[in-house]
Amino acid sequence: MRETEQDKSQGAGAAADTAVDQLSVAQAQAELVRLAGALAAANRAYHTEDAPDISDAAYDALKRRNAEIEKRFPELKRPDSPSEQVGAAVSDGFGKVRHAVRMLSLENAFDDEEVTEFDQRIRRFLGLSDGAPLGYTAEPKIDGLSLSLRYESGRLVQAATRGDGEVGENVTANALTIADIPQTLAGAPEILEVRGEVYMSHADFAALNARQEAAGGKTFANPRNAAAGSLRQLDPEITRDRPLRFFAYAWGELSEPLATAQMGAIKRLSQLGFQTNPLTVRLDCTADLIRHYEDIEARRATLGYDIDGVVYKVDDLRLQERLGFRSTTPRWAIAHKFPAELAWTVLEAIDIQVGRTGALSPVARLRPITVGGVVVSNATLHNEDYIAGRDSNGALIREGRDIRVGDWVQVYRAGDVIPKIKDVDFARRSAESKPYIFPQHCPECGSVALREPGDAIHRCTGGLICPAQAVEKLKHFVSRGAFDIEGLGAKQIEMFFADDLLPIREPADIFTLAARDQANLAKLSNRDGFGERSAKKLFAAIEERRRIPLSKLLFALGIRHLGETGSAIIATHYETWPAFEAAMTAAQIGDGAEWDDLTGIDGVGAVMAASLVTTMQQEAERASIDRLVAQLDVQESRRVVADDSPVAGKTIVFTGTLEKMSRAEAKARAEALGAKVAGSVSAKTDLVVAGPGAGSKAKKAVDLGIETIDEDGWLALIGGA
DNA sequence: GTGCCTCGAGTTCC
DNA sequence: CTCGAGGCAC
Repeated sequence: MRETEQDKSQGAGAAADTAVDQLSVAQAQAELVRLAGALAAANRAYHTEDAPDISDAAYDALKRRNAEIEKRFPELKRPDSPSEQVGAAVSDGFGKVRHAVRMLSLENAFDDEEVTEFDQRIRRFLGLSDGAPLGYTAEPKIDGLSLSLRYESGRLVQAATRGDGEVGENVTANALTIADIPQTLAGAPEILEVRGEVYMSHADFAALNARQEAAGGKTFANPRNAAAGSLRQLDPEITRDRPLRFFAYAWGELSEPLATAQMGAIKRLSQLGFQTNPLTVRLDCTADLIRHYEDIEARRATLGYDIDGVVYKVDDLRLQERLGFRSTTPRWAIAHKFPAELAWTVLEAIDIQVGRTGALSPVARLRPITVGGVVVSNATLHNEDYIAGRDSNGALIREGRDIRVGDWVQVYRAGDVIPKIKDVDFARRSAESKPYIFPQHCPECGSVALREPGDAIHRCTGGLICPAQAVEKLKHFVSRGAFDIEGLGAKQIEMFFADDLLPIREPADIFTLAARDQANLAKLSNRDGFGERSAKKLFAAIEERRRIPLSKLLFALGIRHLGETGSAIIATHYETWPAFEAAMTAAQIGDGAEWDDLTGIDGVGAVMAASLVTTMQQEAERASIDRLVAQLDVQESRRVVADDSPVAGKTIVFTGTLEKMSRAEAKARAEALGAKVAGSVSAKTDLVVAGPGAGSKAKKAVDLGIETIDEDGWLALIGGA
């Protein structure tokens, strides 16, 4: 398994165009290395910068070649094979599928008032009066897992889980074993993606658990987990044995429309052979929606399967189209959720955690209890006011009921996920209990913990000297979206931070690790949990990240108010580290050319600007950053200003809501293509890009006879550039 | 000034 | 996932 650098480059170069069945083992191996690198780079560009640097077709070609080589030389398949990992947080074992149309989530409503607001927001957006007719569909929200089924020429060709909405897991083989899912369709559109929910009925769940128990296998906590576990079996024959069902309720890519209304589309899906939920109805006003919700809630226990609310959708598909999407949810649908399950338990202690920005977060340690099918032992307490029973405005939310250690507290899972405390049983409180006193000092470093006026959060003022902040900052530094160093996650950071012989105390230390290991007798490769291989691998992974785009470096620094998006905006503005660094060094907060330049950037306000300048001018912090940058090869984020693009030299105005990119991003793209972006329409405007909800500006453009296009038209226009 | 809409930060469990 | 708050359009 030895290979020299020379073998590698020769192999890869010579092999790239060779037919797979003609490849030598060495060539195949070298090419797998090359493909893994290329695919990983493409994934990173696609996922974290939203700027794919190769076309989808080229990407697919790379993937296909990788798969072919792996198929012919299975013994060469790398543990980090790109065929098994695209994106992150998606488990191994299934191929990955990029959804042709993103699978979105739904906005939630927790009471009647929020449903009324939803209706009014839609009317406002569409310019409809309160009395104008506006129909909705209402259907139970099945508590299972969503699945997208792709049919081509009436044949099921692919089934994919939701994943992160963009990339899901390919579970086609398993979907083919589910009786409710037709394998062929008659009279369907050429391309049809049907979306719906895989679930398990109560009766089937009970029988399955009984069977599992009898066989000595593990039982499932609830039908949802059972459905999820069953669909994600590596062996489809196991899935076949599991009683899974499917309700269709939506669609993705279509070659032709299914109907003109949501209700009609559901009927069409039913006619094509899908199960659709019989409790789906069309209603004409919010009062009827709420009545239907109450009716379904009353029948909830008798349905025979779990539901967690009712989904309302605007019925008219043309209106759905006009309403469009926000970044992660459609404007035309909402999930009216049932009240969360509640459980009482004892609060045994309140601990304080210190975050990377120094925020002190109180955490409730609870006597473990099952809530909504999961055992909960921790819950966030947010801040001092929350413990005292006040909301962010200082208004009392649990009158006279502050939260104390030893109290019986009522726990629920917000959004069915995050455990929270809703209430305190005042009657069961012991006479000796005392109100919780929020610490005035950081529990980790002892520095004063300040709560700024108007702020809800205490922050440790220790900065770099606080070990908790330093560790959290380092964890952020190596996280996904930042340096993302393989083999150096949160756990390893904890270990290296505590290490005396080969410590990592600040980011720069990561990049001197290999050199220090060389000079040190206490080699990493002799440690527990580390062998020669893993140590070498870690050093190689670190080495790989010395070259880093400016945007990622900025994000990795963990400067307050500067997240992924802000970092990308700043990076494309200054383009290089020296330019950024010089501007930050010269800037004065609230004044001067550098300050005006910084705050003039679209998406950068005074708060973010001040945070940047303060950090870059703070002596200790700056020294640490300089030590880091000295170790790196920071790549510039140059704007490629094209002078031959279709919009070069033109003045463009964006109005209304942009759905496929943020405003700041659209502006940056336009400017990169040589266009000037203005805020208002005038005779000098050449082009107006109007999204849904566009008002006076779009009208003015029409009056002035200025060319107006929608977002898709805009993307088509710049797509070729 | 107000009212969205996004983004950032912090959080839990499997 | 949620909350708060920054930033921008109106």
